[in-house]
Amino acid sequence: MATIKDVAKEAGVSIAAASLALNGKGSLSEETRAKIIETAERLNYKPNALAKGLVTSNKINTIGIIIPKPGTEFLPFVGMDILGGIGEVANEKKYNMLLDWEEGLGGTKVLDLVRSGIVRGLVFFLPLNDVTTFRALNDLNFPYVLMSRPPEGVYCSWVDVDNVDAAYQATVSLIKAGHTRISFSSPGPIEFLVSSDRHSGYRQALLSHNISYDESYVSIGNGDIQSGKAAMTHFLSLKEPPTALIAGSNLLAIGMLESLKEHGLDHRDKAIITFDDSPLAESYGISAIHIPTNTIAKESARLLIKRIGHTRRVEPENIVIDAQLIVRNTFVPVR
Amino acid sequence: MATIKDVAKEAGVSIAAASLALNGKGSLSEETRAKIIETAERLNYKPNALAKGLVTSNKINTIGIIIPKPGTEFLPFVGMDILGGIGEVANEKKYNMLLDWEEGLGGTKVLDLVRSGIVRGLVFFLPLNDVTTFRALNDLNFPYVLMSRPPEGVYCSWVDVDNVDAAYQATVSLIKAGHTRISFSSPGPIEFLVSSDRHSGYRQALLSHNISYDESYVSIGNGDIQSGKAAMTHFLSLKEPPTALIAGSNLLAIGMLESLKEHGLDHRDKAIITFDDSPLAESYGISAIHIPTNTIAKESARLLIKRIGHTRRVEPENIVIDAQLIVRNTFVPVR
DNA sequence: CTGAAAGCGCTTACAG
DNA sequence: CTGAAAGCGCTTACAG
Repeated sequence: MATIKDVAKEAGVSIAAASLALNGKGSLSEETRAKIIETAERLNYKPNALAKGLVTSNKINTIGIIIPKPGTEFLPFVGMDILGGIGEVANEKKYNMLLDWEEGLGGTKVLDLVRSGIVRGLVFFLPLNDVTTFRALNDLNFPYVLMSRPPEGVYCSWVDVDNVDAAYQATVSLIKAGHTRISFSSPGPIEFLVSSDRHSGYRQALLSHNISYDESYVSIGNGDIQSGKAAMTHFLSLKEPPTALIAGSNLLAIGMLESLKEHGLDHRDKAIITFDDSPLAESYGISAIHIPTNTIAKESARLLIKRIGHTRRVEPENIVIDAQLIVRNTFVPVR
Repeated sequence: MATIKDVAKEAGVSIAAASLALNGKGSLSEETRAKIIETAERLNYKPNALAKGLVTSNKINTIGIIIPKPGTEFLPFVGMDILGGIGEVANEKKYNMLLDWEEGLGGTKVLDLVRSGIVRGLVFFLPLNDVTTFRALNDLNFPYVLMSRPPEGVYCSWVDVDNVDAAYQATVSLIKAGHTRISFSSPGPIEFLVSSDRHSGYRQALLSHNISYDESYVSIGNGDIQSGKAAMTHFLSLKEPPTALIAGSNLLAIGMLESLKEHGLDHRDKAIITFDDSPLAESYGISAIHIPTNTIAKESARLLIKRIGHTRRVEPENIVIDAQLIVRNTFVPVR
């Protein structure tokens, strides 16, 4: 394969001139520059990225994408959506995408990758909750962006959806449809950040519409179908059951629907909105809060590349993206 | 970050000695070697992959994975499955994974990637039917493997499922269950390689069990739900309708099921087997031929890495993987 | 058993 | 406006 030496020789100039011309730098005569570029194209010359990277930043123009190991979580749709989003930005900015994941807890693959000089920055999806890795990256002043809020004690750049607002919007839409008895089911302890934000948005919506917050309308489970059934059974047993339900996960919502059926009711009897939108929610026709993963991915990539461009240490930045309510046939105005 | 120079100085040896020790080459005293390795660990030394790559193969230990642009085809599940499979092998062999796709027809990103020296080999999934790219790779003697049969006129290594055998097995299983009137619906012209192989397996199974091949039991559509309905309606109108049906796509099978319902029948009345297995087939409970994408991915990666190891030109290799019939509630013995 | 030197392909001050 | 030289971090013959 042609090297810059070949191009220089063929064009009858020095290697330095060739380099300058091909990078659009220095002050060469238009004539020489044109000749060099023409020669490079004719020889199918493409600069060796390794040599270039070695001499400039000591790194190659690559962003590393760290995801959970495929098959360990339910993320195929989200996963491809994210890769597509990051790829779009990466292509535009002439970066390559390197894909990787830790094999287990406490793995050092991410740090090894950084030390080896292959990547100029990292985007993390569903971070390993391994705070050490992030701390080490901070110490190295190495650019990275999380596609979610960071774990406790980590100060860094991130892009995430506004969960408070999402829950607020969902609740308000139910209130506007005439509901006043609205339940909230969390797939895990309210203390978890995501749940806590959503719960808070739910509560704010109620209060700002003068609806009193009622603990019996809040259920906490573990996010599976069984939990959804249990929640619905509990709510139906109340003297004044909720007329609308917010489910913290798709499986919760599906469990609720099934429980409705078992009680001789169906989706026309209760309004249900679920986090998050997914093909599952879609196929069940459940109204859902759509998390724009593709947008989050793109913004993360843009933010990362911007940070890579900075030579000095800069303060972390955060971007909050709006979620969007998708109304399907489980959204019923109160009768 | 520590370089080999730092390690050498700290350990009080020459750079060459350090390199030798860290790569387990040369003949150093056990003592020196141990001291060097200990020092490297203490300094968190990790060789700069670019410098190493530049001086050895002119390339970095990375395999490129070329997929269709995310979002353009229905492949999230398959896509993540493949990335997981390739990643498993890559990790094991200490290779990085670079992900990329062409933006449009006639793109040159793949070739540019190769010329830039970032990847040592490529795995293609659903190849762009851009024969030029493969020809160019062949000219460069650059290692690559297709995760499917190659397009006409391309001589290369590939890993794929045995479609003839898959259709044969599916048909035989129906025959063994007592069916003799078995239909075959193709999602596209029989001339297409995949369809042709499957049709051929179907036909062979019939013949080898002394069932005559009947053209009226074969339908050709375009693979969507509408086609499935049309096929079923046609088959039901026959004087002797088939008792078992092989559908060339999930949507075809779903269309068939819906048509059955419209005719007042259901899945207990006809045996249906579809290509390929997918969450869609699973959620509809349709018996399906499972294509082991994960295995194909792993075998492709292994084959590629093996080829990367060869310095001389070697003949392409092909690996054929068996498919597997998954029996669900649309598989009914004839009554 | 170990060190000095050349070189991988590039870029970038520095002279002229 | 252009060329000679140094250097990025590593490996690998080649001397000693």
